[in-house]
Amino acid sequence: MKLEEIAKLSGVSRSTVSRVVNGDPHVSKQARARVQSVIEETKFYPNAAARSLASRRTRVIGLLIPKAIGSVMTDPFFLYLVQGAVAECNDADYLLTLLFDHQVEDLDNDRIYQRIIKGRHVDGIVIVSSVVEDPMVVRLQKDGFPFVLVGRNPKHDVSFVDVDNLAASRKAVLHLLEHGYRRIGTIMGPQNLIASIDRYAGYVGAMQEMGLPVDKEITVAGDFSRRSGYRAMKVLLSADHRPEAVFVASDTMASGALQAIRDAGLSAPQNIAVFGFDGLEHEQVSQPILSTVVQPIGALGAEAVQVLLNRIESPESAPVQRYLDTHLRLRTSCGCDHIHAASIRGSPEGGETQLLQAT
Amino acid sequence: MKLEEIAKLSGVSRSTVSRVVNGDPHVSKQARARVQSVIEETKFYPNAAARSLASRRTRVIGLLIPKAIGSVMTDPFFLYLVQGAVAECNDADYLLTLLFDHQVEDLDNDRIYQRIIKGRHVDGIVIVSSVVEDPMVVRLQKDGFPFVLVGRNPKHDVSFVDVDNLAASRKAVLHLLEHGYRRIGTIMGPQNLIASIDRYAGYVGAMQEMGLPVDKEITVAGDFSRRSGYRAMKVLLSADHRPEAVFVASDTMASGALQAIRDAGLSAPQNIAVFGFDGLEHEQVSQPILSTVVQPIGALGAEAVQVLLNRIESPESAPVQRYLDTHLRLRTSCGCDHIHAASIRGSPEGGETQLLQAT
DNA sequence: TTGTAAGCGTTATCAT
DNA sequence: ATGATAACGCTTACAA
Repeated sequence: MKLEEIAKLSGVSRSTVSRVVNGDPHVSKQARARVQSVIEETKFYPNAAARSLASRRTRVIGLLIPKAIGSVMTDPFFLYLVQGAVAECNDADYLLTLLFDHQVEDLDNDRIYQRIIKGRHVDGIVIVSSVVEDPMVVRLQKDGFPFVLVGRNPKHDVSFVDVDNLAASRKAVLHLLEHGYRRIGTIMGPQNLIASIDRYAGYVGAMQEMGLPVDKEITVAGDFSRRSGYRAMKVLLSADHRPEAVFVASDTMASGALQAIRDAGLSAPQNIAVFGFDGLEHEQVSQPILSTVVQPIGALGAEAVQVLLNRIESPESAPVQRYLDTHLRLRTSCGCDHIHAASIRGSPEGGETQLLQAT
Repeated sequence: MKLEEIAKLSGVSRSTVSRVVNGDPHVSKQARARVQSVIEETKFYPNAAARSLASRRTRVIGLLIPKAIGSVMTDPFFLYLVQGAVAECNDADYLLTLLFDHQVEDLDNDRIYQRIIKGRHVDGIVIVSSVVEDPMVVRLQKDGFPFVLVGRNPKHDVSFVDVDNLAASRKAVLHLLEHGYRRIGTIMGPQNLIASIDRYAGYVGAMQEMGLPVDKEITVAGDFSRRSGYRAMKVLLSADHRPEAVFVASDTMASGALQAIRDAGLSAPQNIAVFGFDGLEHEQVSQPILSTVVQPIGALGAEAVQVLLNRIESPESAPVQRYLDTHLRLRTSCGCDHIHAASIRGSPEGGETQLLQAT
């Protein structure tokens, strides 16, 4: 079934059918009605390839997962991000296709790149989790291909959406400091990710503002996996002088960290307080409930798509850089007695706002 | 840059260039060499839309994640499956695009379906985790569109790749029985998934073979999430007569279950043995190490793609149904002293083979 | 082995 | 508002 036949059946020209299909307003009520009913009956649907060829638009965008963060893909963070992006795509009548930077060798990477980008399989791409040095970014920019990063990239003047990781982390650590903890350690994310670097900088900033030392002995890097959080916490617990509190760069790692604490026969926050980052509510499995920096993950995905769609419309426009808000969710793992705080203020989230403003 | 220009630059016709690009052997050495060098220089890459339009092939296949198992997407199982599928696609020079059954309403679902399938965005699709009643399956079959399921579907005569969930689960439970446990409970997966049903059937089968009762009080359903495993185990632990061992339908749920055991001040396998399903090695975080049914997840993804590609070649061929092997990985959570067993036999996996054959 | 020419199913540009 | 008609960039008989 093709346009031509629909045209014949409804007694109009191909062009008119095309107009109806594409929602062009310059069609008479009658013509539109007739064409639409024929389309319904015949269950016609326009051929994507022909459309793309003629319009030079695929209406497909890619979501690129750098293989550098392969392990991260099991992080629920990723799922929420994808879901946000997909929802936004649906609204815009775009398709979202997941691209894996399968980069076995550079050559292979190249083949994929050529195929997808040069072959015009997609109109633009969203790159998840920008790393410090990303050859893909350089290349896309050189080729003038529309793209947007989830996560800022200070080295290039490109479009991105992000949260202020530094400020958010600083607030989280300041909160721990308000609790009276002085010896605070941190479990960082992979050091090639800008988000990790920023979160660490926020931690360092808060400590220094209070005139406290940053002790390398209680600074450990993980890779955002639960296992790495577990191992990192083991290291921290065996430090000569164990930290009173730990700021962890992701909830998933914090989950592993909490388990390490339990396994050591200790408990949070009594023996050691823990603060996470992400705000993955559904993944909470048991006590203590994790206090964490909440970032709007789904919204990040959706915004990234929006920005990308704009860039596709006007490729020459200046890069867009957008920051979304975060807030602290104070529960039990940092030492806050959430139930208590909530009952005082009448709303479960009340305490958090107060404290947030105080920092 | 298009075919035409390459043709001009290398002094041949468009057809010859096309032949070179597509690896057609009917091209002289010289012509091929010349064309290839021009392609290199100009960094030409054929336009995907034009190609699809002319060849009626997109060289893209879709991987459909039913929204019914949305939560499952954070399960590492899923990542490994996707990775296997992507690798296979790369080899075949196909692209893999992730499709989300965003089905807010049926209408919406329909729009996506039309767009992707009827619009010929993909040549075929792999459907992950078949559910008992899947309207998508019925529809694809009716439309004669190539597809393959990951997970058997007894209600329709369709192509699929799977493991023998029933037999594998039966073996796992028989192993628990060999340990001497008699009161064995189970944490099932979602009951609309065929894999869950089969695994439960395997559990029931093993129990009945030994003349043991299946007590509903120690049979709890989860949803494959870690949290659900945690909650399910809490229920089991509070049963009037607590089980001595539990067969859990996924490693991720088993991880939650182990945590529930620890939180209750108990430990596995001393107070209660646990057996998982999947074989997610990298996700192991602490003691006890989970004993589990290992299924070749990546291979399932790769096989599914292979089968699909065959069906795309010959759509009229009879459905292909392929089963991959599983085996038990015996560690500490079921009561096996793995270290000991390994040192006796000289290889870490030795004990497992022995025991597997014994069952 | 190579070239010619006819599509592939749309969109887009003009007239009308 | 509608309809011809020319692209869009490639594949694929068929002819040579």
